[in-house]
Amino acid sequence: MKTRARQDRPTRQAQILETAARIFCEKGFDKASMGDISSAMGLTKAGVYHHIRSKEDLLYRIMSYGMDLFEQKVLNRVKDIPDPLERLQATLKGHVLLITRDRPKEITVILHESNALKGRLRDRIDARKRRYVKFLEKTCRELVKSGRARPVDPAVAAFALLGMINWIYQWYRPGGRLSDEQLAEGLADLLLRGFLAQPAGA
Amino acid sequence: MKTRARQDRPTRQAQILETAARIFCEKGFDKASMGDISSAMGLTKAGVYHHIRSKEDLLYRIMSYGMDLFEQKVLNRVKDIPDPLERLQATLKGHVLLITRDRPKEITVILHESNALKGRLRDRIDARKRRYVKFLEKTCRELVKSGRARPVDPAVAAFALLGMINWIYQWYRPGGRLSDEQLAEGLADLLLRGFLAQPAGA
DNA sequence: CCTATCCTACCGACCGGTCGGTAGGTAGCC
DNA sequence: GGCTACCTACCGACCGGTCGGTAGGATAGG
Repeated sequence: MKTRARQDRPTRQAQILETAARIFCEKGFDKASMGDISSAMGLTKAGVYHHIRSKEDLLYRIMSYGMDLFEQKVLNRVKDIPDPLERLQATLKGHVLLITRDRPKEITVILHESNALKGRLRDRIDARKRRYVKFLEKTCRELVKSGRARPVDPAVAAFALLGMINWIYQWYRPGGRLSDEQLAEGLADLLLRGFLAQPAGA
Repeated sequence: MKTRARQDRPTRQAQILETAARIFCEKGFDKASMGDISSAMGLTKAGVYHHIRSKEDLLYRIMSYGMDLFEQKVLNRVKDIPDPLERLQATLKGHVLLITRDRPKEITVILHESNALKGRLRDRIDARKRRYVKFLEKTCRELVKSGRARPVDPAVAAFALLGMINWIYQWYRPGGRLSDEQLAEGLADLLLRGFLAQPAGA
């Protein structure tokens, strides 16, 4: 029956996706072998290849799932907020908390192995990334136009924000001195209000 | 004579370092083979191995040279500036311009292949990176203490700055709409004064 | 209830190819 | 003669991927 097949097969597929994401994340795509993945699941290499097409296709599907996660948990929840300032704040906070709290291995893979994919598969991931950049730039532009932000170049603001966030996984460790909330608030505060004190006499 | 050896050998050594840095940068450390490097120089693999100890040692020396470059062209020129605000601004501008103008391949390798090194060699690179982070944190702390900056966590400020800068090479292309000067100024302005307009009545 | 048929999931063995690295020889300069 | 700089030829390990085969469960006919 179809319902049976939909209960069994996707389970194995999801297991492979999850295990591979973990191992790609730990060792890097190139250094991780298909043997590493199969033996981590208690299967043989051929057993894994029964479920997937190729190592590259496996990587693509991990990244694609990572983009699904991001869009579902961040982008789709904020993209229709009408006020650009509220929208920017919600995006920043949602994105930071996704990285610090959920820590999806798939997103780390996206950030670290973006060059491992070639051709069409890479184009498809890149297009989804670019969609997010355009969204950020549009939001920044609206915010400037509304007069509530200084005339900062929207591309510079968008990439500054992206850089801050995409760097987090390189240094932030949960359970440290900073909580994820503090980090999200701190970064939003820094980006929006800046580091310097307002000159008192202005 | 030693002076001879220091004139001839380092030349070949430097050629290898430079070629390897370029190829590691283009293809990534794992995907770049020693054969790629040797044939790019018109040598055989064994010819290259006459000059170096191992592929990993080669990577270490590239990264080490990248850190030399950074420290010589940025850190050492700003570390003794007494005023913390001037020091931070000079650091930010110097670091950004090093990335956008000089674009040293060795620095890209440092950012992209930091996990490829293991053990002692990795520790040595990490220690030099950490020295820079500590310098940034100290500068931020002094700036807060001087009263000219709002009480932002120095670690958050330091990593936000690092993230913004280390992300640049992923998207910035010289000759585009933004000049390197504009980018350096824009990022410094954004970090220090923030995105939002000052509320007029405050 | 039994048997023949089919299918999914999987395994052991193997392939062509590439990798980092090396042993041993040679050509030319001091 | 000795040293540096290189080359030819090669090694063992490992890679991504495939192939023939099979255990075991579902299905259908009798």
